[in-house]
Amino acid sequence: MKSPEQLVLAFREAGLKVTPQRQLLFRLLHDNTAHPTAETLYDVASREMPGISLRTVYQTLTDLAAMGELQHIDLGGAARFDPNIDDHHHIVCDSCGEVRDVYVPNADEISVAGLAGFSVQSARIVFSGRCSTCTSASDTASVQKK
Amino acid sequence: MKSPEQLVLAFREAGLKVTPQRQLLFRLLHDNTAHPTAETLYDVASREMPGISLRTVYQTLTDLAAMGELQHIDLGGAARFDPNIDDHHHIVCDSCGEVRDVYVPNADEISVAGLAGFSVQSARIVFSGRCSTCTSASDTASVQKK
DNA sequence: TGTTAATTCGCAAGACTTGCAAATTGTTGA
DNA sequence: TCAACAATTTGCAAGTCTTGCGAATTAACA
Repeated sequence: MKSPEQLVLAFREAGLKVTPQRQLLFRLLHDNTAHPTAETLYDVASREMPGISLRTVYQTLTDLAAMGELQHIDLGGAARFDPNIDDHHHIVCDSCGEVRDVYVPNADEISVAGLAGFSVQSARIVFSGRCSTCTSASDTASVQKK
Repeated sequence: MKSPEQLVLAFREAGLKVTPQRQLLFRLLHDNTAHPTAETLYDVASREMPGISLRTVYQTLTDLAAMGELQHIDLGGAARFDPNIDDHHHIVCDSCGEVRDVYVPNADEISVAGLAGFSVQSARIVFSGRCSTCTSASDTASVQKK
């Protein structure tokens, strides 16, 4: 995703207004690797700007995604948003729900059987497993479910 | 998925009742490669058994999935159910929404970068593309969106 | 500074799924 | 075959996540 400053320009260039709410979200998303949900962003944004509405968060997220600056990720449950728009994939911790970006070399070369007539355009891979925190935690204590 | 007859036995063995509703669903799901949603199954089932409730369809689908006889697939939107419980993946037609099973040899050997400390347990791959029908259809006419 | 179109915001509503409770029914053992 | 009991079916309410809508507000540009 572009930097907050670049996004300001990009939005104006696209005929979109640059509001304080949007600028705040630009900042909150910048370098954000947490794969937040709209609700999560709303909570964080609210601390800095009480009164901002969840509706606006959704709106801006949608705008950013439409501009290709943000990736909309569906892993079941609430949608997550990823400012990393490189060609990458995700791994989800079965235990705590953490999501991390992973890179799969030659993902577009994965061989497939069973698609007579189907032309493949892209692939989305979601790995499941245990993050390091949960792996060590499960040795000693119980782990919370997402 | 087991055959309807085998499912009858499996359900009783698990202490679950074999009702007409369930038997109907067993049949509707058997060899079903359409990846239906609960709603779709409900519609079809309703023709044969007016009065069956959507709630019961969800219930039975959940039971079957819990027994490992059915795969619950989340591709965004309504959940889809797949009686094919082999280790396989899916491809979705961007145009008509059709879902087809695909097999990915050595899917568990896909190399991944960026998961320090994360232990991978499984991978779910969803391909996107165009089915043969939509590919040829787009030559002549417009195509409907899902 | 005024004009105008875009945005914000709150609420309603839509899509999908699950919880709940009352009535019903499959199953088992006598 | 029948009674007893637990599982199931149903309809409805409610929950989660997201979007539509309209009135009031505001950024952007001349």
